[in-house]
Amino acid sequence: MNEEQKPEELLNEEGQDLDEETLFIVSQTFKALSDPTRIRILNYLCTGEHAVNDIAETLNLSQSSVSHQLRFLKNLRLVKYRRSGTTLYYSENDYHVINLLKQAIEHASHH
Amino acid sequence: MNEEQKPEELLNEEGQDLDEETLFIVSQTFKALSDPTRIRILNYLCTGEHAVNDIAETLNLSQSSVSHQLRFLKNLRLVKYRRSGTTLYYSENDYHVINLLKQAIEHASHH
DNA sequence: TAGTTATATGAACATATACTCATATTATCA
DNA sequence: TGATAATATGAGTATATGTTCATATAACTA
Repeated sequence: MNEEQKPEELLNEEGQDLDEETLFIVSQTFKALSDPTRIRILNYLCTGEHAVNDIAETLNLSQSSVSHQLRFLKNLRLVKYRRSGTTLYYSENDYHVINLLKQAIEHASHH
Repeated sequence: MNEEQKPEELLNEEGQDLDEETLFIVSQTFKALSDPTRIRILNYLCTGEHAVNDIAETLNLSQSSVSHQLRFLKNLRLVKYRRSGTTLYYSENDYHVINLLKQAIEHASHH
């Protein structure tokens, strides 16, 4: 037998391979979806593109808070924006993640 | 027009309804999936039921850390356990959440 | 009952997170 | 250019989170 050795990759029969980068991406993705404010923002963006102030007013959040969270989501490329004058219109940018969110909402709303 | 009024429920055209309880459940669910340790544990449990020490040794984690995280997951009913003597065999308990995890892993592993 | 094994738990600590407040930046317009 | 509107950003703060360490609990066994 080999000495105790810690391989970078853990392979399971049924479970998928989980290398460190995949683990990081998955955890970051779910972290983005783990905050009520970000969930509400993403859910709102499902209805189309919206300006920052629009989001803030509609969801009753401060402009600063929305902007901070949008930066978070933009860093993960979960949202994108289009500029029109001084207004930035944000919209969703990752169909797969939005799909995860919709599944969870659909599932949870049957509580 | 009505005075500014904040309804408990926000309905969107495309986006689902997001009452406060649904929002809470969804955020808690994703929070469970947002930590690398919990992800690894859940992914490992995809291969079948496992004792706490088994999980700790396989994933190179402390017994205490695993136990704490299993309590977290158990509180959310994401895992269950079966007792055999002094050994507790944990296994997954929410197919839907495991499904979300597998989708995310599958998606992320193509980075 | 005493000892052993497996697991759970609470306290303490370091870090991460989400918000507010004040201010900076960017683009537009008079 | 100066004023305004929309958004971004940094500092500060309160809370949440994940881990370790030490110890408690629970079940089995001699």
